[in-house]
Amino acid sequence: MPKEVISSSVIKRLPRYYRFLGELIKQGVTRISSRELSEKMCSTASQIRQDLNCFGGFGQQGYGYNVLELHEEIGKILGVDRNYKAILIGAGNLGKAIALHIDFSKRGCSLIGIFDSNSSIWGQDVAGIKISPASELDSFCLSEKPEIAVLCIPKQNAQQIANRLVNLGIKAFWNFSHYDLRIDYKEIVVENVHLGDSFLTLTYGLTTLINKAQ
Amino acid sequence: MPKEVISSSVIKRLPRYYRFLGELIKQGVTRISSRELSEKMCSTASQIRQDLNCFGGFGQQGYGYNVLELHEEIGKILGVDRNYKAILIGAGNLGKAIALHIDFSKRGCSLIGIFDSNSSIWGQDVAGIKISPASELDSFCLSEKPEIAVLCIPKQNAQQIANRLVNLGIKAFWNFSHYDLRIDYKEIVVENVHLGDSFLTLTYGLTTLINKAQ
DNA sequence: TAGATTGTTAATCGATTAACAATC
DNA sequence: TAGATTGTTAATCGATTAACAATC
Repeated sequence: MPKEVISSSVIKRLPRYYRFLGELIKQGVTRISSRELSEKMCSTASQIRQDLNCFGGFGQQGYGYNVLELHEEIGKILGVDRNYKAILIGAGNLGKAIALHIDFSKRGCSLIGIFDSNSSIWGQDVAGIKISPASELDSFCLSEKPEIAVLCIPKQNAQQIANRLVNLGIKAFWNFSHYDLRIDYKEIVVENVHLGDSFLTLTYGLTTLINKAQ
Repeated sequence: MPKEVISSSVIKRLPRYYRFLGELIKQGVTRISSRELSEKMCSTASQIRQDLNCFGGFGQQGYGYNVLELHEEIGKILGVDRNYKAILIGAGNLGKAIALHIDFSKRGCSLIGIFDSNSSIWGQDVAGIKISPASELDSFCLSEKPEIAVLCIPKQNAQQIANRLVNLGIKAFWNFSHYDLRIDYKEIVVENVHLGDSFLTLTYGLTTLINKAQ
């Protein structure tokens, strides 16, 4: 009985299920019960069954889950069988690293363009793509119609560029700028990544640890 | 009435408060009420007051919060007034980008060493630090005593290197390898960053959007 | 069939929101 | 003092866990 709206708690766990199931496939595991999977993932069997049943009954009573089948089903839910087109804006250190480090093709997406306003790096090759002037964004988007934009730009420019990209048809933003992107247009998806915040979560833990030890 | 243990929901919001308060300081704002702050952050006044009161009463009835003071208090809680020492393991694209992109000094930390097993990049300068052979890790840690390790290494090596680092006195891991680090030793803090998972959360949203539109 | 394990409902737990007395 | 806004308790909401009938 698939639900209408899925809570973000569940959604954030899906990629992790997908990752672990991928590992199990590599290891040659063909079936797994929710209990076994929960032990590997430091989760609970109940939670896994609840999560999966948001999308449908992928298991079989008395047997468990077929690993290959479940992996594929979750992949479909996440959209890795799509062929989205992504562009990357801002080819500084982080932008280049993302372009080279993330295997977009494994995740239902092709990176088809990289843009920067800094003329000194135009033409440079990153992940097989030449860095283009930001001024070419409009014509590129109008002809290639990418759905996803990866933003690796300074926070001052983020909101302005994002608004421009929405008008060019971008539907999803993976935002690495140190700015909480807010899109007032509906029907736009935003994933803000704050690496600095993540680091501070770590130092909080460390600080707490040290305070406790004293 | 500060609490003993703070829920991770609260902790994960602290860096965001810290960031927004930093922005307010830049803008010259000296005081703010929980209601005003909640509007800027797309949060609720109740949640902000609850969160802050986990750590103490930083506000004043009838007045609100002193922005500078609150920023500093949250900074202390997060540990930005400390002087932690961090090392980075794995100076590939992502490792280099993290070294260059994250302002560790703003976050109570100095990056003091970069290590890689690839001899062809030894001696290269990244963020003012020369890349050292991974074989020098032991002697370096024993003399410099860093507390934090940033792992930008392939997943196959992650667990092994992490265990080694724990024995060398590392207390906190910022882990970018595509692997869920599990430390069996107690009193070790781990922050796993899964950029691939974050991207899949985005494609989930996009896929749902497109399915709905049809 | 008997055993195992799911799908699903019910119970519990925790987090968020609302309300208000305390107080600046 | 009166108005504003906190700190904190109570109410609500949602997420997780437990339990178990359904069923492979």
